[in-house]
Amino acid sequence: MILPVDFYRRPTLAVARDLIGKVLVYKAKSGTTAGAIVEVEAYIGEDDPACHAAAGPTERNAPLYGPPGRAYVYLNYGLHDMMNAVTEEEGHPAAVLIRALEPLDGLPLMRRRRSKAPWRKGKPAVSDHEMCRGPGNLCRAMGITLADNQRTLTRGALTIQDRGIEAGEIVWSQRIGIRVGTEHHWRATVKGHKSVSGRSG
DNA sequence: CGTTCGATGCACT
DNA sequence: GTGCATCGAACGT
Repeated sequence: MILPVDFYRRPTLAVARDLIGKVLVYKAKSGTTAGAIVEVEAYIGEDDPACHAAAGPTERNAPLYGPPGRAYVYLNYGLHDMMNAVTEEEGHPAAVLIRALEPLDGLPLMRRRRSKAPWRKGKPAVSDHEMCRGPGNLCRAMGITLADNQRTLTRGALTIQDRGIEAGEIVWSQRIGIRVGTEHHWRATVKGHKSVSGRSG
């Protein structure tokens, strides 16, 4: 079952928690890939210094101010695409960053895409649990790019679905990889999962 | 085990 | 011109 727009039109922390165990599905021309979400981070409002809306509306962060249930994809460090699911009411900038998946469908296609990264030339094949570990890696494995920015997640090629997967034990901790706003414990992970990013898993 | 650092593109000031 | 919501290798314990 594809998650409806009302799933996203709720407080962002509730959406973040409930996205754990849901399945991100991308139906590309080259094939379908899917993975269960095991790590997310919430970015909430202009008062959150780590949120892209912290300095007010701009051209780049416009999707954050738009309707819930859409993708906000942006390029970071000039190398990595990052995918968020927009939450809350229109006009309230907030989103959930998808940080890691447990790969379920289309692993050969994921592996092919990961191997195409220039810095992986001549490197061994990517293992299953490293495939979608980290926000940049999962976008590359799934084929998610800037072209998918603002795409509706409730229908079409890119959706998030409920397949009745048990979420596992959820742990809240500090968001990682940011220089401000680290005081908030807005990162939700599946405890002990091998695909969770960061040190020591 | 830990820390440091280069690659790389673009929005923002 | 500056600074990233990263990745992975290199090098030091």
